[in-house]
Amino acid sequence: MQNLRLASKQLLDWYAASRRDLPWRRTRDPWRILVSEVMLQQTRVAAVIPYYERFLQHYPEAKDLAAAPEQEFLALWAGLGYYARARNLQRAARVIAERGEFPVGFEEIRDLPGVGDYTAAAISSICFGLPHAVLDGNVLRVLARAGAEKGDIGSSTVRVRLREQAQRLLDPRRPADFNQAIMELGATVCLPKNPQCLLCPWREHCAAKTMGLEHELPVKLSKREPVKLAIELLVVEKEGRVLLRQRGPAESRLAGFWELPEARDLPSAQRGESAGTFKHSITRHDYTIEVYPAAAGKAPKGFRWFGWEELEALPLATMTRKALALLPTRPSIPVSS
DNA sequence: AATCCGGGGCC
DNA sequence: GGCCCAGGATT
Repeated sequence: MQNLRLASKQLLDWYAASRRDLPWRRTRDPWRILVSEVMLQQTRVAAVIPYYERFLQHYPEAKDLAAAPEQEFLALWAGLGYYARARNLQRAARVIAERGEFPVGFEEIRDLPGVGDYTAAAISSICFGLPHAVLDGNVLRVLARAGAEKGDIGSSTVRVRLREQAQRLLDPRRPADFNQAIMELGATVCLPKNPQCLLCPWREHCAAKTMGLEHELPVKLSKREPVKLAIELLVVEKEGRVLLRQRGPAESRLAGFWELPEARDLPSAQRGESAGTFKHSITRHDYTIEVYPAAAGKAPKGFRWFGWEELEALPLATMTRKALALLPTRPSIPVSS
């Protein structure tokens, strides 16, 4: 990659011809871009689109989310994962609403809760034309291949190198297009497993391609053993209602979400015959879940009865949605809302 | 620097 | 069935 100017232009030309029409590419409203970028953190475009549309229908401006009850926006986020993002987004919305306007500089944007280096660079370039290069999973992969970087892209030294390269490549006159172009290249052409090199605007000067290393790079180390766990969930019914417990606000995951009780939490419940099993993975935990219909006397502390029609407006853990979907005679609860 | 946080789609 | 995704916060 000798001629950075040429490479940058080739990328921008390719992007102009190949860019996907995505909902957040039809606006430069920083609030909408913030919502999209937070949802896109570690989450694929296809998964985000329906959530993005629905979320912004409810909260078209920062002040709308700022005033929303937690259970309401969590229910709108349920199924998307990484729920701390939603809480941080509300905190950010409150900062913005209180200021009266969206912060304009990179540092001020970076200071918003839930906004790190990537998101601050994305917003400041896309909405305000500031020349900050983004460094996400796509950019790491594209640049590691283009420069035949053989170090682990998880290591900080390699990331610093690639960040500098991204910043050198960035066309300061068109930071918004450049950032989106290089991410688009990673998302649609420079794929992790089967890079589509024939379609790549950088095919002529990609070092990995030249060396025949496009399938070996980037190098990504450090994977850890998944933990296998078995869980027994109870569907306790009484007079057409089901028993749920709410996770505490201080719990590390799924705080504030409602879920079915585990058998070990209700030792006194009378259990029926198993309704079936399913698997569910969260981060490094692989659960095998067996579901039992059950009956119990009264709701223990921390539990509440819910009518089936109430569940839709509730932040329900996906594991609970899957378990409820297993039951034959129930009104269907959408597994992926 | 390491670890945790969800969930799903794709090869 | 493993891998990866428009990462960030916490320790």
